[in-house]
Amino acid sequence: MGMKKEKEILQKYIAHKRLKLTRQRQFILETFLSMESHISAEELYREVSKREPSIGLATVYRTLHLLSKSGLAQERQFGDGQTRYEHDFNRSHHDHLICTECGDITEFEHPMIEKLQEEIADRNKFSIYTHRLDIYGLCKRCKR
Amino acid sequence: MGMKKEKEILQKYIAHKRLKLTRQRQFILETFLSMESHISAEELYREVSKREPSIGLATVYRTLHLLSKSGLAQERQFGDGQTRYEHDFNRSHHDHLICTECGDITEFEHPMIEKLQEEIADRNKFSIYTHRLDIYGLCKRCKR
DNA sequence: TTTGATAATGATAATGATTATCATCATAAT
DNA sequence: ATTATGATGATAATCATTATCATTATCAAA
Repeated sequence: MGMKKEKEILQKYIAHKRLKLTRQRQFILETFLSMESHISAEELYREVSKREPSIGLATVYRTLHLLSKSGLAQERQFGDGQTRYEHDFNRSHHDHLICTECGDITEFEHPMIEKLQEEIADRNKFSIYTHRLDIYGLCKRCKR
Repeated sequence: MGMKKEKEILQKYIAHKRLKLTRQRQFILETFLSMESHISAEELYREVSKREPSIGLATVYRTLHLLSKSGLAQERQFGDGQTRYEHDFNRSHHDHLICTECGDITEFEHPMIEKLQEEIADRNKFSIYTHRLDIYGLCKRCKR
C-alpha cells in the first residue's frame, strides 16, 4: 500500500516537535489509512484491536489528535454524537452529502460555492479560516 | 414583547399531541424568546433560574426539545461541544459565520448557494432534507 | 551500547453534556 | 371535584472524550 508519504509526514512532524515514533503510532496510522475515511475513534480502535489487542483506546484517541495536528487527518462532526476522522493527505477541500438513513458520506467539490462564500465574508468584513457545508438527506440507494 | 404568535404555536402543538401546558413551559418559552439566538441549554437554564429558581435543568432540556419539535427552535452544533438553539419562528433558511475568537455568530442568506446545492444533489441522485453551511474565521472586531 | 531524560502507554478515573428514572405534583378532561 | 396521565425536580446513569499516574519505551548524548 502506498502509505510511504504519510509515514514520512508523521516522522517529520514528530521529529520537529521532538516527540517519539512508537510502534503504536505507526500501527495506528497504518490501520487508519487502510480503512475508509470518516471513521470514529471507536471504530478505529476495534480494527486496531484485531491485530494489536494490547493497544489501548486512549492511545487511539491520542494518535488521532496527533494525525490531525500533523495534517494527515481531519476531525469532523456530522451530528451523530461522535467525532469522525477523514483522511487529509493530498486532499483538496471538499464538502459532504450525508445520508440520514444509512449514514453513507459522499464527498463533492464545488469551486463556485467557495467563491460565493468569499463574497459573503467580504460583505461582512469576516476573514475565513475554514468552512464546512454538510447536506443531509437520502442517498440514491435509500430514497427507494 | 410580541411573543403571542409563538405562544399560540406552542399551545397548538401541545393540544395536538395531547400534552400539557405548564407554568414552566410558558416561562421557559418566554425566557428563550427574550434572549438572543444560539444559546445553550445551560445558558437558558441560568437565565431562567434568576426568576424561577425552582425550575430544574432537566425541564429546560425537555422544553427545548419540545420547542424544537413544535418549530419554535432549531438545534445546531457549532463544534464547541454543546448544542445551541436558535429561534426558528417565521425565519427563512440561513447560514452562519462563526467567529472562533469571540464566539459571535452572524447569520446570512444566499439563495445562489442554495441553488448550487440542489444542482449537486441532482448530480448525485441525492434528495436533500436540510443542509448547513458554517463559515469559521475572525469577525470584523476580532481580526484586529 | 549503555545511560538518562523524557515522552508515551495502558488502565482507569474523571469530566461534561445530555438523558433516563422515579416518586410526587399539576393539568385537563370527565 | 375526581381522576387519569403527563410533567416536574432531583439525581443517577450514559456516552464520548480527556486527565491522571505508575510504568515502559524511545532517542540523543556520552
